[in-house]
Amino acid sequence: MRWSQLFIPTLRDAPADAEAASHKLLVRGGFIRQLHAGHYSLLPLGLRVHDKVENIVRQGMDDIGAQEFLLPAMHPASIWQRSGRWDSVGPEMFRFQDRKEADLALGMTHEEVFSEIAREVTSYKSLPQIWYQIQWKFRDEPRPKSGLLRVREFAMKDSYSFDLDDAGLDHAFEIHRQAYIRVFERLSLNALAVQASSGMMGGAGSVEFMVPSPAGEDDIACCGACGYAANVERATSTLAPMDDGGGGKSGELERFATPGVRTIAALEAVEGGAVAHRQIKTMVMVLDGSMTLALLRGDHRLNLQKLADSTGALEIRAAEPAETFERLGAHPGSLGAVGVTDLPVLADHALNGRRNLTTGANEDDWHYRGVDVDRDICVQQWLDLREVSAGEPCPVCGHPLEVVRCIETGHIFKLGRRYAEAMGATVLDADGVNRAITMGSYGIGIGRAVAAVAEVHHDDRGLCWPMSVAPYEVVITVPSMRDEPAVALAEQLYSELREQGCEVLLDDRDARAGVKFADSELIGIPWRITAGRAAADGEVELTERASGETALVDTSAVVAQVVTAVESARRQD
RNA sequence: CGGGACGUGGCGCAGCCUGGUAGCGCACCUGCUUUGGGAGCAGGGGGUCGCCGGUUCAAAUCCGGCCGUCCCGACCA
Repeated sequence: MRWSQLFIPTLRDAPADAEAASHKLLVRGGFIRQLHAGHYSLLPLGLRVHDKVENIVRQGMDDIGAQEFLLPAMHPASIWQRSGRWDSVGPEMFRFQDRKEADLALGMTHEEVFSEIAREVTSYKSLPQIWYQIQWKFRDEPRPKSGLLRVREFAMKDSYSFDLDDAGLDHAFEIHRQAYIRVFERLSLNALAVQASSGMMGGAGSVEFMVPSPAGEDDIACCGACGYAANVERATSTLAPMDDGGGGKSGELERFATPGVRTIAALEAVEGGAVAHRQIKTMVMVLDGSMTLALLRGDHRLNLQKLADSTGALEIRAAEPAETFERLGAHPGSLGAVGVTDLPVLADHALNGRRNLTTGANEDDWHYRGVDVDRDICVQQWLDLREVSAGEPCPVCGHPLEVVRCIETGHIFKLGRRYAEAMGATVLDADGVNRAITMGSYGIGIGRAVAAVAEVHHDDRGLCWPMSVAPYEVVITVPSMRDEPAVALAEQLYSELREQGCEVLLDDRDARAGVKFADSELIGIPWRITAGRAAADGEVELTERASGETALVDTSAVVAQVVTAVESARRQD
């Protein structure tokens, strides 16, 4: 294409409120424009990248024998009511009514609709099946942010596997896992497959694909020695045993005055206090409307997703200080579970068997010491509630864990039979017995993957697209449109490269050289041919965007060289 | 939803405190010069100052309400 005829509105300045590199550069490069919060228009350049990502994902699915569908984006409430999710997913689903006042929703995922179709699969002989689509999802995110990274309307590849038994599901899950690894490799994304929480999808297990980036919103814990990796919502670590003193015997429970002490740190510092790991942290949480105490070691942090997963609670919030005071008689900073029997008490495993600890006494300015957890606290359930921290030993091999900020670009779930049972998707097995199909569901966010590539592949001049997703493979820059031999040469190279199947952009704008160079670097085309002052001598410059390396190449050889570079990048795909 | 910030041509901003003709840079149009790293000069076009209401002779500016956007926290591909 000729740049002079394209709509590529590049900007010298990024929008003031953009923070993430991908957000700034995709806007500056003329790839996207915001319509409103969480909704972006894809401009021609942006759509080309988006299409390329889509096609790589599509090939990944086709390679494992998946079949492409296209389902409605708008759903009747009835199918969501049948699965039970009309009530359970909450305000994240866009809901509205049609003129007949029938309830409708915009699809945020498609387990229900695919299960509905799967009711027509009636024999085990038709299994397994893998079905997918690439289609728009709508989620009323509480907080859209960072350009394409977190939006309310986005293209997602979602696939669904249907199997007779768990072994079949395990296989479908595994081939998806491998397909995803391959897809992210082709996108030049270093995605780590990590154990994850299943969240609203439910089910037996899930793996997330995480691209390390400071623009991400998730933390994963990973081990450099054995490869253990898990979202901090799931990750565990091995803790050293604690010596609680007293020769293994419990001391007396003793109440003592702690005027003004409101934090773990303050209690560490005060006379007669205790180091953080000898304290009990008491978190007052409201789980689906009912107040609950969550207990952790003083130096540990509560992970809310762990609390949600282990209790099945849908809505979790911290209690307001006023509510806390009303129920427990003290404000945060003086709370404890000693003697509490009228509220559920959940405790983290790290407190199991501990003695001689210090905790709040449920009266402002008073604490207890000598607390023996087994003796003094009525623990209803022992759970894994704490979030791991960097440096703690890997639960598998003991090597210190790293915590890495990541972008979640894919997530795969073993759903089991829940949806098939709810939707009535059953088959007859070899014995003529009706059995619910077992399902998996698998997602990749296309726009988020585009943003993730931009996050990982850019420099201070702009984007550096990998060949596999670049909007064009080569740009031919003519520094001066008055240089007739150069223009003629550029035109010739342009048509030759197109004949060779390259996606070429010819910068034929009547603009200054500096503008053209800066724009070509901003939009990140992998190779640039500069047809300029050396044209008269039969030479052009060939510049690789990512490395910045430039070579003078004979005019007669440049097409072959570029074609080779493009094809070799395509092959590595 | 809780906390913070902001809303002025396409983008980036000033003006607001102390009310009185809406301004700057980039971008855009015309002309001349320039021509391999975001050119110079001259001329020009474009703004309901987020919306509604109030105070006032007079509101971008002061007051109230609403809407929107962004950032930090609780959610997800």
